[in-house]
Amino acid sequence: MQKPSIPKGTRDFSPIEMSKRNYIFNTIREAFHLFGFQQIETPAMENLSTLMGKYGDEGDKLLFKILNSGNYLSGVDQNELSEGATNKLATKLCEKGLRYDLTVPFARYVVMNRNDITFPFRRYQIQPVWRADRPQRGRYREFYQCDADVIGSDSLLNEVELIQLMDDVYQRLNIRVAIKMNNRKILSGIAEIIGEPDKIVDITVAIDKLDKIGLENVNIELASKGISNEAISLLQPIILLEGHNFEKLSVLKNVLRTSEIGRKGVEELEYILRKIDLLKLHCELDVDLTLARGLNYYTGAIFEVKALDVEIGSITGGGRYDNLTGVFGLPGVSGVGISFGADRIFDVLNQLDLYPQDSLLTTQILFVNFGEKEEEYCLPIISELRKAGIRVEMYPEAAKMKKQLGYADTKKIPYTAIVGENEIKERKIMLKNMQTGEQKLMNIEQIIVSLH
RNA sequence: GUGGUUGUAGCUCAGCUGGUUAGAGCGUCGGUUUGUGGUGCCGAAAGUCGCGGGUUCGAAUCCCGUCUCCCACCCCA
Repeated sequence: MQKPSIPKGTRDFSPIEMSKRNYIFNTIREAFHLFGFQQIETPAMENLSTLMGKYGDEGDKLLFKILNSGNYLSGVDQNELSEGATNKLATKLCEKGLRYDLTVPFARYVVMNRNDITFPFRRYQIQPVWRADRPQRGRYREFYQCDADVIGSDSLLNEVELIQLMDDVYQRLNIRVAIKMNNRKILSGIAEIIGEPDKIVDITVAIDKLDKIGLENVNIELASKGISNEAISLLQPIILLEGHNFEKLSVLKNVLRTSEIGRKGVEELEYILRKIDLLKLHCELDVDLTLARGLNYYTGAIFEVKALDVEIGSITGGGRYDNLTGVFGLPGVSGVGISFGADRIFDVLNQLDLYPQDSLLTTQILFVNFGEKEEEYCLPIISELRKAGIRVEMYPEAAKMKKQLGYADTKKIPYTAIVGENEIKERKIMLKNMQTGEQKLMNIEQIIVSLH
């Protein structure tokens, strides 16, 4: 028999891992609720036409496509097969694909349900997504995203709220992070003033290397990308941008004064920073011009969250998109959203071992099984304890005590209840603290009180 | 998609330039006066040496292919 395996880039989760993951999901969900977001779900698979073309050429390659059922070769002639035009063929063989993110299916949902939605719509969604990427550390082919978006409102207050939401979640999870913020309009403005509108990506990639390779090499790289000397000298203040957010802002204001879109971007950034300044954030918020993520559909603010204590890609990302539903026939609906990467957060939390003690929902009391008579005495007690919200299990057979206590030990069950003839006679329960070894004869009420 | 790397017991690994029945630690299971776990002691089970082919009298070891793992690029959560 062949050894069983799972597809690459996917993982199984054990009971302990699941309780850790649920701690993350619950924490995020709780924060979402506090900020007034409401949950929806969408199917794992979408029509391929919904997904294709929304993530750029790269994204299209990373889509998992689902082979049609039945005779999927009907309607395909031999010539097409031998030509090997895989992309074209794929659209004939596959009508469905696994979702690549939660934002595009959400846009589709909004368009389909526009008559029932009251705008502005604050929705959240916690579901897995799939990407046919090459797996690496912190990169999986199946992973969960936790998205919160506000759609149908241009107000920058939404951006301010989402920043608070990110701050809140990471404070609850006790992960030290930095929120990076940029604005797509500022990047457009920069491209405009140096007259190189197609080179934004090259510019941000080069600027990002400043710490590693130094100013001189950054300029060399820019030149090698075909950017003129004049443009490079205009870029200098931006490459060397330093200091507090408001200091950066004033440099940008000056550099971008002749670009209308650039000024708009700076204005937006300033508004957000001023409002955030009124609040007390726990984490740092940095203006970072090298942040160019999601260039394909973001149009305003761009966010990214980096963990400070673990080397891993960004653990949350998001931004403002002005016209996402336009491609589905509903123009003019603006949205802004963020996406928490639950699997990376899981990796961070594991590495730092930041799970609170009570987040692991293991059994609290194991009843040791002595035999049938004792079982009959214990069962009503157990059900009483469960009614009081205490997690209880009984060892299912009258095995040796050593074995039963060993079971409690490996499962890290904090208490065992030892009920034999003596306890039955006294109508009590011997509760043993597995950590200290201490044990006390108690009745049900005492146990309920002491475990709460 | 491009380049590099890894693969031996459930886990972490050893196995020298090819040579008999492939080893260790941890873990698992059992025993260690049947109402007390974590430590100790004794014992046991467990491996198509990733898979397929080749070279050879003989391959875990050499060669080719393939898959997988991890890493860099790309992209991203």
